[in-house]
Amino acid sequence: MDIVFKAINDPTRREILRFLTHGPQNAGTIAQQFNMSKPSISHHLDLLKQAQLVDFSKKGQFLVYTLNKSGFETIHTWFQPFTLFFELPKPKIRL
Amino acid sequence: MDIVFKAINDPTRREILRFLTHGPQNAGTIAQQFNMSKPSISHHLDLLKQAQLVDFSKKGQFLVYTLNKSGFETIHTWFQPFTLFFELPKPKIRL
DNA sequence: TTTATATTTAAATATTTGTTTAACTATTTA
DNA sequence: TAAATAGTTAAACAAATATTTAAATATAAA
Repeated sequence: MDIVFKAINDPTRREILRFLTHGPQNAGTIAQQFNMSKPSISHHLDLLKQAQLVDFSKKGQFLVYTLNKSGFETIHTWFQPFTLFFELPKPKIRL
Repeated sequence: MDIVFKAINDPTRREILRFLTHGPQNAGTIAQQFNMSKPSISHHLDLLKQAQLVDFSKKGQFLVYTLNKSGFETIHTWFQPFTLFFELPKPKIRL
C-alpha cells in the first residue's frame, strides 16, 4: 500500500499516469514528453509498475506501458472512508 | 497540489487522518495513539495542515484538530479522470 | 555478423524527509 | 506569582529520493 502513495507523490509520475489515459505508450514516447533523461523516466516507470499503477508488455524492441487498474483500486479503497465522511461525490470506479 | 500528495505519502499521517474520522481530537490525544515523540506528531500535523487535509482551532490550552474537506477535494479532483478511464469499454482487438 | 535502436541497470551525488532531544510559548492551576 | 500542562519550534542527523552519466542487455536492421 505504501508504495502506491509513494508512487503518486512525484509530479513526473503523476504526469506519466495522466499521459497514459490517452492510451498505451512506449517508454521512449513517454520519455519524450519530459525534459529529463531516459534512465530517470525508466526509474519512474519502474516505481509505477511496483505500485501496480502501470503495466507493460514487450512488443519487439519496445516496452508498451498501460495503466493498471489494481493500483487505482488501492487508492480508491483508501479514499472511500473520507468520501463517506464528507459525502463527496463517489468516484465511479467499478470494482 | 504537490503538498497534498506529499502529506498522504507518510503512513503515520494517513493514520492520523483515519483517526480524525472519529471526530475532532486534541494534539495530545492524537500523539498518544503513536509510539513517537510529540514533536514528530506536531510536525506531521503541520504538514497535514499545509495540505489543508486538517484544520485546527484553539480551545484554551488545547489545539483541536479536525479533517478539512479542501485537501480531500484536491485528491478527488486528481483521481476523477482515472475513474472515467476505467469506465470506458474494454480496448478492442487490433485489426 | 556488425551496427543501430530501445530501454534498463548501476554508481554516484545532492536534496528532501522523518525522527529525536532541547528549548520555547501560551495557558491553566495552586 | 510560581509551577504544571499542552503544544510548537529549532537544531542535528540518518535514511530515503530523484537525478545524472556511463555501462549493460536485448532486439532489429544492414
